[in-house]
Amino acid sequence: MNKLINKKKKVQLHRYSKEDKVLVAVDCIIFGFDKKGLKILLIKRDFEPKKGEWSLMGGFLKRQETLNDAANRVLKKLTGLEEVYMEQLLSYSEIDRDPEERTLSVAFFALINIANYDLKLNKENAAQWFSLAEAPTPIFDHQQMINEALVTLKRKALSKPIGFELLPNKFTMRQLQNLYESILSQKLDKRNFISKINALKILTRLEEKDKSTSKKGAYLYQFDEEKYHLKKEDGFSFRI
Amino acid sequence: MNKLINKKKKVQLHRYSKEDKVLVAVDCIIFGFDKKGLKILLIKRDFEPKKGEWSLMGGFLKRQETLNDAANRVLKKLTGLEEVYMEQLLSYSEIDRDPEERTLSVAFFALINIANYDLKLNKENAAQWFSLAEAPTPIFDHQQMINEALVTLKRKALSKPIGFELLPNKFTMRQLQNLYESILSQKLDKRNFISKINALKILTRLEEKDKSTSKKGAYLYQFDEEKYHLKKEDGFSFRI
DNA sequence: ATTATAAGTGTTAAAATAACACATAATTTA
DNA sequence: TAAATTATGTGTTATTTTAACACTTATAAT
Repeated sequence: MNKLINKKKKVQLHRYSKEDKVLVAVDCIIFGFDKKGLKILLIKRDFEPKKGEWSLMGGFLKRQETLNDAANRVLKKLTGLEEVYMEQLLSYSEIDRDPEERTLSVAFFALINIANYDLKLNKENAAQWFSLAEAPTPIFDHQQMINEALVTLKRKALSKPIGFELLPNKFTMRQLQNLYESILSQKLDKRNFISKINALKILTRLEEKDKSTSKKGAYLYQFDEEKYHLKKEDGFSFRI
Repeated sequence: MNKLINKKKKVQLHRYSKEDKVLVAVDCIIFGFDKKGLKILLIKRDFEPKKGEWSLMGGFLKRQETLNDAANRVLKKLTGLEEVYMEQLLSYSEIDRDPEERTLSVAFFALINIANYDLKLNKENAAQWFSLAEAPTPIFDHQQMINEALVTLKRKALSKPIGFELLPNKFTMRQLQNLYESILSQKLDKRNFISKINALKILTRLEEKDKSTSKKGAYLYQFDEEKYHLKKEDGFSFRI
């Protein structure tokens, strides 16, 4: 009888107790954009296994945080940035993907305005921006994560105004076009691109000009979030 | 000295040992399609917590299986089916999403040909097909999973030939159109739909007719996987 | 004053999409 | 056996969207 009660109590307190638990990590694919194109941020790993090799920025999920919390924590540690655009991607679960121990990893992608990124953190974290073509092959299944993140980035950038996350608050049409060309890996026609963007009516043209790349100067634009949300409520959908 | 060696050894064997581990589950959003439209399969839960309430079919990830393995195992248990179209969706990680214990759940969606589904399993598993409008509200965050799966289903069905997974091997144009109308929740023009499908040139029209819904009879078609793959290699992309 | 450079701007042809209606085959009913 | 019923099958046209394409302008540098 005593035994029975004990057993019952145990079952109620730990109904899932015979199930396996695993380590869960998050890995962030951090995209940035500058004059030379789309970049990703990798860190040189400072612990075993694979110490000294390039890796996505990652960390383990703690018992008292959600995956989003964990990804934001990791991102803040590396970039100092908070409230960054971030989105969950797929989870990776091959048994031996981390040779040290069975670890499930949930990939996230983040879009940051590279100008806000504090370069002094590069030294602290042994981090470095790489253009996609020149990036070294990272550890584990991180290359696969990056490849799949790129597919998602292309798709999303065409259907949501997330590209602006990668640009400074004020930008020229040419910068925006370069960004899209970089994300899509294809040249776009200048006139067609501009008419398409203008047709969306979600940018504000400022009087201010950017003279950094031309003598004539190019108008600066801003993404008008309010306009966008109003239009969206009205059934409008962003599409490039 | 002895201590030091011990410590070092411990660190090497369990480098991640101070990290938290969590229970990981998979939950399957199982879509089917019949004359009355798109359906999902829910089960009446036979254990606590939330015993007796409706739920997605799920199970815990075991130490020696990948997420895909786990999802396939769960799906086979419920439907008897193997080699079903399945795709990983997002992971859900709110701390208290399962009141019993902190559990991270990875959602999957599966598309099955409802005719292959053995109805006797309904009794065994206390499972039931529900049209989307009539489905009861399931436990935990399962409704959110279903909603997000539906968004993905809509998107994917427009850009990949996954709709055929929901149909019998031979189907009529009307069935295909009903399927798409059901997935997209909108009426489509019959003539435009058929010309669009025909333009893809990935179906074979059989001589056989289906007379179950008309006196005249309707031609049966088959999805030609080989044709599709050849075209795809040629740069063709499916789009409805 | 000339040159050099990136910015800014519209038109037109082609392709894709959306709107639309009647004849046909075969069973059922009168 | 003629008429009615019902889902199938089929093309054309207007509209919208996309793609292709080239010259002028403003300004700094020479």
